[in-house]
Amino acid sequence: MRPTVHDIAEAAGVSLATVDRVLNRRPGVRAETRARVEDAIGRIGFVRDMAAANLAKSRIYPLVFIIPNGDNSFMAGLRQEIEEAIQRSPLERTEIQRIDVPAFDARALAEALDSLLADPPVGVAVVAVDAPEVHAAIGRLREQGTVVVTLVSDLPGSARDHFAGVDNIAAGRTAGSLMGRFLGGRTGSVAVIAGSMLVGDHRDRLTGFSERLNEINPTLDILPVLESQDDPDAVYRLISKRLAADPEIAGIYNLGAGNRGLIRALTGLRESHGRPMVIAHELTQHTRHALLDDLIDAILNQDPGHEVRSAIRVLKAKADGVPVIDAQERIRIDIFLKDNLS
Amino acid sequence: MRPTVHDIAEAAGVSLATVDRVLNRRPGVRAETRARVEDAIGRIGFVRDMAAANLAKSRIYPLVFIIPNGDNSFMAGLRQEIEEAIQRSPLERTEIQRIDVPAFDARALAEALDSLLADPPVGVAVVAVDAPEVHAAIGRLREQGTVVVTLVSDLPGSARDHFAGVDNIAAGRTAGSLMGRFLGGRTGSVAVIAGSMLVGDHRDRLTGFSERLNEINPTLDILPVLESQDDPDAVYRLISKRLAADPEIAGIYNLGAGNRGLIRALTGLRESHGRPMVIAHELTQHTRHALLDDLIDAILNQDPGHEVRSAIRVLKAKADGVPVIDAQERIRIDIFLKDNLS
DNA sequence: CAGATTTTGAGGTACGTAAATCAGAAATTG
DNA sequence: CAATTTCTGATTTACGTACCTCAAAATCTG
Repeated sequence: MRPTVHDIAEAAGVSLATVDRVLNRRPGVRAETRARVEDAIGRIGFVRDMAAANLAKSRIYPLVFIIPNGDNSFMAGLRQEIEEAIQRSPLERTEIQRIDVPAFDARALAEALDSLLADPPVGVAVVAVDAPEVHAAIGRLREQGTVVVTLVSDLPGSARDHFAGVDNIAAGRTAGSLMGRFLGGRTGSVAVIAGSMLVGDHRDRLTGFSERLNEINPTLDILPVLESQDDPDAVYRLISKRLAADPEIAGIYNLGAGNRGLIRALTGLRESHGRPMVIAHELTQHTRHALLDDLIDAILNQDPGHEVRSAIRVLKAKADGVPVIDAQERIRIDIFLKDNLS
Repeated sequence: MRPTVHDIAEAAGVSLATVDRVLNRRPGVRAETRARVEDAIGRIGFVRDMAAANLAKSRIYPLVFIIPNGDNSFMAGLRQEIEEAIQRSPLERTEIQRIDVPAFDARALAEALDSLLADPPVGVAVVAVDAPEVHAAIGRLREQGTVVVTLVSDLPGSARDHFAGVDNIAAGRTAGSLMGRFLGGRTGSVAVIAGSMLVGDHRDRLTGFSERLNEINPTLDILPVLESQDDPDAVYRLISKRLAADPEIAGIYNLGAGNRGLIRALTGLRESHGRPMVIAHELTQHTRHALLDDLIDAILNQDPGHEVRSAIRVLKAKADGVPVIDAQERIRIDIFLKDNLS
């Protein structure tokens, strides 16, 4: 049988109350006694039964997720995962609230963050927008004692406790690697579409992509970035125009959202002549079909389910002052071809 | 506040004892009363607090993992993950025992399985070897009421309850896809190394690889499979010989273990002329370095940590008669390039 | 060394569920 | 309708931890 608090008490020759004081960092224990108890804990290998502890505490963790309300599939997937986490709430002793804010709107986001100050939750997960007012709002929450993690989109240099998302420079490099290798020694130009160059993630992806592609095949010509605001229709217009201007385009990399527009543009192309190599981000029902239909060659993905669950784990751990196992919380960059669609 | 058993009792107008009888499928409840209680459960949205339930039951799940004792890095990684699960045991109410058996030895494996019959654990996870005696031994365990999941290597057609591993045909197809695309329109021959064609997984990978590579580039010539018994030295010898015989070889696919031998053979090659395209399985410290050193182009991976944790979840769930969420337990085929090493 | 203060002990209740006992009510049987 | 069987209620204990109170002991102060 695994040791309990009673065993600690016996091993240390103290009472249960003292053990409890030590375990829960309550005052009123001499340093010497504390050491004796801690020694006993180590000796008999006691591990607190979190289930029982949570039961006794009937602790719940009020958490808030703030995400942009754009209608792109990735955010829809993220929203879905948050909803599922809300369903699981009673089992995980969390109480999760989801707040939607307009996309790319730093002001609205900062206001949403500040609205939490009145009744601050234990933790907040937020899809960050890179702006001073957001920095400041996060700082205010942190000062209140609220744990803040950025989700999907980071805010380096801010007071956030953790980032639950991928390394976007590495993601860009991975895309560049695939593009370079898939195109082999071919020459020609490569089109790149982003949501907005004002978003840190998108800048990072572009940086990584350009660097890596240039390493592998310097003869490829990376065209100036097209900005879509993550709007499928804009993606469609921009890509169609580009393809019309240069039908011999060798590759397309969409590092932002709006893949539906990309797919639409490619579908039209298909019948006429061979299509360019296409790499995009985020596995959704649309990109999944496009992969299977040979309209897209590779999809880079970050699993929103992992991100949400990781964010929750980290928020709870940091709230309890428990260390986070970084390796476990690292979000991977998944590569999907039509053959390994999970 | 979330509803408790007391709330069910009140809502259904019955006593706590009756609710308990219904919840835990104990006899002595009229169908009509049972229905009333179940209706109330649904109506008020009761979800059993598993933490409290386990606490009350003080249930522990005795589990056994049986794995081959080969010294290749993948199995070492698997062993490591099992050890970590053993460390976590007290927290997860499991009691895990690890049994090592000689690799590729059906007789020894069957004996190990049969040895459990005396004091059968709740669940067994086993890296299967495809042989009639293993089928039979698994059947006997199942009849005893023990849950059996195959790990890494499946035994289709046997009585196992679940398989915690990847779809190896899809893994082979993914490798074929990458090889075909990375080689572009090039012609030449592709060498394939396997551990043993007697192992189902390896046969599956070869099937998928050949199919897919042939679809993409039929001019590539897939050479007859080399069998290494997953021994690094054998891999080194076989590959070196093959490379000496045909220095113009376009690609190498190692679908088995023994990557250390492959890497050694490639290191020698490096200085002389360009090396072939290389794809292998399982991310280990060796293959990781080889990726970073540009000795290997892509690694397909199955995460042993995921497999072990999934196996434990499934064993516990099946032991409790709780349904398993298949989507959650699907083990992905990860693709790693040097750029997305997690 | 008296008095104040800090430290420790003993014991209880609570969390939500499981599991048991025993008595009483209802339904079924002959 | 009495005897039996089946079903249901009321109550209790237990799981391991948290947290509270009150009293007793030890230590520190001047």
